[in-house]
Parts: sequence; structure tokens; C-alpha cells
Amino acid sequence: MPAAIGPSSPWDAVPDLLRARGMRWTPQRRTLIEVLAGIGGHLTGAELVERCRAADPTTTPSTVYRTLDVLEELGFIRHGHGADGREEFHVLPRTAHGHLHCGTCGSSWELGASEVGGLVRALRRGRGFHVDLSHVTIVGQCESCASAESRP
Amino acid sequence: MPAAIGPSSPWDAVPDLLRARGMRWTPQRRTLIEVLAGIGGHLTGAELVERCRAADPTTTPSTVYRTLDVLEELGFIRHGHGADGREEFHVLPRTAHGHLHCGTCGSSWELGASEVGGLVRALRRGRGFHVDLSHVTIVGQCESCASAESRP
DNA sequence: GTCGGTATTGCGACGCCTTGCAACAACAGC
DNA sequence: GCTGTTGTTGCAAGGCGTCGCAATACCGAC
Ligand SMILES: [Mn+2]
Ligand SMILES: [Mn+2]
Ligand SMILES: [Zn+2]
Ligand SMILES: [Zn+2]
Repeated sequence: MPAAIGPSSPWDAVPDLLRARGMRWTPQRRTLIEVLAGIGGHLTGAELVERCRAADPTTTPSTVYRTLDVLEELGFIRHGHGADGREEFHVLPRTAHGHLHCGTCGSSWELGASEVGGLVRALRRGRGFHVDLSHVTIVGQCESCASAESRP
Repeated sequence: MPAAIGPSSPWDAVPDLLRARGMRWTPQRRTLIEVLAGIGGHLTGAELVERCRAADPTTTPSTVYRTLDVLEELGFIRHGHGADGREEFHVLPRTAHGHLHCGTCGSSWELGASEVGGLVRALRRGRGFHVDLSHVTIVGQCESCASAESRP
């Protein structure tokens, strides 16, 4: 009788992907991946460290950040920076996107390829520059903050 | 005989601008402004702290960063963030511009309003969002790094 | 010129992230 | 199963900023 097959997840491939590159599958990496698999969306590095520490109190920040680097190289996550420069990680992004961030109220929105496509193509054609869309964060003022300011 | 009139500089207005807002003109602010007046272009916060310390060894980082905030509110400088999230200051920008940064070789270029204008207008019309152009840093790969990678 | 209110400074502590290094432990090979 | 190689970890230290707080000093008023 064959073992039951659980629901498959993209994360299941990580151990073999690592070993195929001569890297190793360690308990610390397993902890981070379990954390990442249990959430979605955007988190800061500090939040990820915190969640790993909840799962395993012996977690060390440097190990988490180094593993995040590895997972980004493998394409499982991407990072950008908030308005203050802090790292924000996007887990398993369906499609590349940047971020729009209101410096006044702190809200943020995803910036689709359709909105930035013109700029991306212009930079590619005009300068040969390849934009890393997921690293793009546009900071400014959102509609409600701008109108609140002009009509005090 | 009237006193000789030296070459006038935009920085000359700072003391009175501060006092008009109920703020104060201090030796520490004078030091930073002399540093800023002596250079141009883009510098990181740490570089500015370093230059202030060279001019006055008693310089404290927190005071420099707080004064940079004040000068940015007055419009004398603007800041963005490098690929690693560190602050970069632009002194007396002639015209608002963003930055293009190659994550591979570290080079960077100015991004003119003409190149980003389409995106800025689209975000304004579509979302009511007001982009802070000088805070924009687009990271990616420059032409020479991209071709070096595709033709190894 | 002195005085007082209050903006500013310097300090210490903290938060986020990176790096060098010695000790450890995956895992390939036998 | 061992064993050796070498990728990883944990630690300590450092760099970049930020913040709260008590002491300082700017500057407007008299
Ligand atoms: Mn910023
Ligand atoms: Mn980055
Ligand atoms: Zn807002
Ligand atoms: Zn390059």
C-alpha cells in the first residue's frame, strides 16, 4: 500500500533544489520554509525572524537573512524596500510587481506590470537597462492623504 | 565704504528661513551646511556624517540626521535609497529626478522627468497618487552587465 | 545686557541587517 | 554505518539610522 500523497506545494522542491546545487537542507532552513509556507503576501525581514523564533526559539537572525538570500536566488521570494529602506519580502509572487507606498499614511498597493510596462520598455530600449520590477517601490502621497492636506 | 559683497549662495538664506519658522541657527547646522555647500551631487548619510566630523570632530550622527531632515523640509536637499536601502542625499537638485541603479556593478544614473513622466501621470490620473520622483530608485541590470552575463 | 521659554543637542540604547570566523553537521562516497 | 569534505550555523562586532530624555544654548522680549 503506497503512502498517502499529501497536497503538493512548491516548497516541497526546495530540499532537492538545494542539494542539486551542492547546498544543504538544514533544520534552520526547514523552519523558515514552514513559516513562509504558512503565510502569503508581504513581510519585513524582522517579522520573518520573529515568526521563525516563535517556531524555534533558537533561531538566529543572521541565519534567517542568509536563507532568505538563498530562497531569493532560487526564485521563491523577492524583496523590495519600504519607504524607510527596510526590506520587505514577497512570498511566491504570482507575477512580478512593484509597490506603491504612501509616505504619509503608510498604506501600500501593488503596482502591476501593466502600469510600469511603459517605463520598463522605455528603459530597455533607450538604455539597455533591465528593470527588476519586484524591487521597485514608488513612494509619494495617496489620493486620500493628498486631498486631506489640500483641504484642511 | 560698504562691506564687500561676496558671491551669494542659496544656503545664505537658511538662518533666516529657520528663524522665521521658530527654529534656531546653531553651530552644528552651520557645519553641515558648510559641508553641503562645498560639494554637489549625491552622498550617503554616513559620508555626510564623516565630512562633518572632519570639519568638527565633536559632530554627532543623530544631530546630522536630524538637520538633514530639516533641510529636506526646506527643500535644500532630497533623499532616496540605494539598492541596499541606505539613504542617499541629493544636494540642491536643479530639477526633480529619480535614480537608476545597476545591482550588478553598482553604477548609477539620473532618471529624468521625461523618462518617468508617463508613469507619474498615469498614477496621478488612475489612482490620484502623487509620486515623489526624487525618492524613486529603479534597480536592475545595466546594459554592459547584462551583455556580459548573456555572453560569458 | 539679562532673562526665560523652548528648540536643539549629545548620549545611550535600540532596531535592522551584514560580515568574519571558528565550531558544527549534512551528505556523498566508500 | 563510518568518515571526510565543505557548506552552514551561531556568535560577536560593526555599520546605518532612529528615538527618548536630560542638559544646553539660541534668541526674542524686556
Ligand atoms: Mn525614504
Ligand atoms: Mn535591495
Ligand atoms: Zn496615504
Ligand atoms: Zn552594471
